[in-house]
Amino acid sequence: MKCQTKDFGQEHKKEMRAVQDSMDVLSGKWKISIISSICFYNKRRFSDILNDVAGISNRMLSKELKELEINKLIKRTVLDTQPVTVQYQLTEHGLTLKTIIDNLTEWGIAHRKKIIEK
Amino acid sequence: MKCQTKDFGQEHKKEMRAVQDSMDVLSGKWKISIISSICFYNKRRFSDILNDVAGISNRMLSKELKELEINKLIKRTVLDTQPVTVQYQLTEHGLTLKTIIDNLTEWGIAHRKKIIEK
DNA sequence: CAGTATCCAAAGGGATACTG
DNA sequence: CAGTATCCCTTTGGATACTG
Repeated sequence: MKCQTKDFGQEHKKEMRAVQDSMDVLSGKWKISIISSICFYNKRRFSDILNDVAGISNRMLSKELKELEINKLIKRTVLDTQPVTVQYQLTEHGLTLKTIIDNLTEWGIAHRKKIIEK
Repeated sequence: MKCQTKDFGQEHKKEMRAVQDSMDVLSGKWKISIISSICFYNKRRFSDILNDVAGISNRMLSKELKELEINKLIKRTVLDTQPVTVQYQLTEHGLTLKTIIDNLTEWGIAHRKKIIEK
């Protein structure tokens, strides 16, 4: 089931479909970063995420959060404060992305080193 | 350094930057799938990748392969056959994405189950 | 604070045809 | 086979202003 195993083509087709299923939900310029922000802080408000994710606009953040909620990766809680604050958290299902986030964090650090050294 | 640790904000900012560094190179509708195709088969030709990645056009594949090559994740080899064939492989640096690909494969399978069961 | 609405520019990306 | 070129529609997304 791992990368670079040498079996018949059928197994690889399943793997390709699996990766593409993941990307259907996660692809896009912002989604992984948004999930990471919520994941790192555990709970996070709209304006906080807006600050964490470099370059995103409120319009895009709003759209992406909605999609992530539809896909059951995050849950949205309106807090009864004045003015209203809204808290985003990963669902149990969303939390299963933790390993991937951590790997992407490590890889990002390594990649930056690689780019700088050249 | 892990997700959900509770330290001061500075550490999380570094993590956010690292994730975003990764996404600068990997985001887009096709990149991860292309890398996966090459990774699963170790060596892969243009037309093979075109077949593996559901829905991609030759125009897009060409563009994305170029970017991945610029970012030193894949290398391109022209084979002296008639007609010409071209082989793509992951570079050493590209191979460090293996863990992430494998995780995305597993997650994709789990995610599909999750979606179907509801 | 947490969004939504509108307008508009730029990038993405499909279809088709063509080349070495 | 492995791309490139062109045309043109679609999606993305910034700027700005507004609402409960």
